[in-house]
Amino acid sequence: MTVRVRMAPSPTGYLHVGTARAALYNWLYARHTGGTFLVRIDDTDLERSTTEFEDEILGSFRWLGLDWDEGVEIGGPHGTYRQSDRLQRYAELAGSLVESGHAYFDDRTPEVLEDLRMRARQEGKHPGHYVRRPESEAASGVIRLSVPQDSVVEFHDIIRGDLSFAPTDIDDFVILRSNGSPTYHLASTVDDIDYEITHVARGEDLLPSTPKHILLTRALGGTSPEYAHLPLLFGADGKKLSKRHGATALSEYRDAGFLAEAVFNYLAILGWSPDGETTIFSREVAVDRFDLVNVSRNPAAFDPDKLVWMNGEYIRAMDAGDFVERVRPHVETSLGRGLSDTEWTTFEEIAPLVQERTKLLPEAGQQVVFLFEDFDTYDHQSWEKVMTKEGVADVLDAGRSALDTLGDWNAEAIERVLRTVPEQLGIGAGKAFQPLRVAVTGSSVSPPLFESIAALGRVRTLERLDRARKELG
RNA sequence: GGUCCCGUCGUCCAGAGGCCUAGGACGCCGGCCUUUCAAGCCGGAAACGCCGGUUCGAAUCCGGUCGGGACUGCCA
Repeated sequence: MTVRVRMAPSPTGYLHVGTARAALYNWLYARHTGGTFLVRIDDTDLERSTTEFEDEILGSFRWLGLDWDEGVEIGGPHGTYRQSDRLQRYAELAGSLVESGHAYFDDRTPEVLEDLRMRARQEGKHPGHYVRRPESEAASGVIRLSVPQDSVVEFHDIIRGDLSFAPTDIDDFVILRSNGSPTYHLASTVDDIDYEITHVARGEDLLPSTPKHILLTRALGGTSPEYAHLPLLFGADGKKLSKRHGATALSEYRDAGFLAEAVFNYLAILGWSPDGETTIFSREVAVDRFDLVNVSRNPAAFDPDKLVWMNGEYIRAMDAGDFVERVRPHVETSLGRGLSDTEWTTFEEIAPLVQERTKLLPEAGQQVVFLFEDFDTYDHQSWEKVMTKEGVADVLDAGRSALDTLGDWNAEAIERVLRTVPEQLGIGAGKAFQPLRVAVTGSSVSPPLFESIAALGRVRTLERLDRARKELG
């Protein structure tokens, strides 16, 4: 049997990282088994679904490198399809379920139903207890599945093992709304049958719905796929991952300067690992080793710190050419303009030193702007910490005169003459270099000093030394 | 409340009866390196929720208990 999985996002919002991880696991499973990975758009909530969100979600999948397979009896854009294009199919099947006695019309109002649920609760019964068995046979309203009460629903979950649900705990759920549109349960189940989905890997929040889908599948005469319920994602505080914990949209991570490879790796490690030792691994290794049975049963806390660390690992592993290309837009954003050819060359030269200390792409841009533009003000904290000390003026003077007459303007030569400053003044190296750093770069945190000065050029360096000297008074 | 799921360092993952005085990673602490910040290197603190049972032997199996979570919609 060839594996066929699907990811079915609802275009009612951006792509949530939890959904992204579920998509990733489906993709990994498909690629690992040589199966097929489909994307379908679950837009049965006509009110809230938009094509903008649909584009955003598909764009995020692409960014993560989750390519989906096309041409599998589906015709929508990008090889995906929308459930909203199949409304008639769902309505017809709901109708046939009524005819075959598996479902029935229910025209009671939501208020009436709410009363019935409350009554059941008060009597300690399942909330759906009185909802079942409608009093009328009116041919309008919603259609509910008539849940057979005679047998326990049992199934094997790939991740959680054998599970069973008592029929008395499954209410007669709505499959077709009064406006004729299908609910998630119907549309999803019908599509999984129609598209011959073999494995459904989805969030654990849908575990309680699974017996409903199995019952529906039976009523429709189909074969149920195998299920794998993935652990949920939580924030650092153990609560469900939400806006409170920071970014929850995958696109926000892309925009913040995370690399797709790092996010891919991090999402993969959140609930699974290739072994007990490996944390950083390639897409290929993940595909090679991944299996749903090895996915953790525990909910996982999303740890932004670890993601940032991992991103730094990936940035350092990039080759220099890639790095400068990827950082260029961020430099230009920080600068507010494009880079000239000579500036680009300067940037390329110093980039390797910046790369080592970059965890997020935009940081790299901020680290080098001092090379291309005079800063308006010094970093306040840096100034207070470094420039208000005794002897700073002497350091600047000594540094200036050492540099002023220097012949070869390169990092080695600059280091050689600048090393004489602390000797001359009888102070430690740090005491000498920090003031020079603040004067030249505007901050006490910067790329290495000598290389920075070399990249800045003589004229600008001397200008900045003079400027700082003036500021000191 | 009911049904179901889950329970190893603060966090993620490893461990599928003896290899566990529980391993790796992030974070944290200390040190080295050092012109800053990073990176790198070395070292450290840090966990099997609890109680019973099975067994020669349990983190691993069973029961209970406690704790956390999901679901309980004409949302998915």
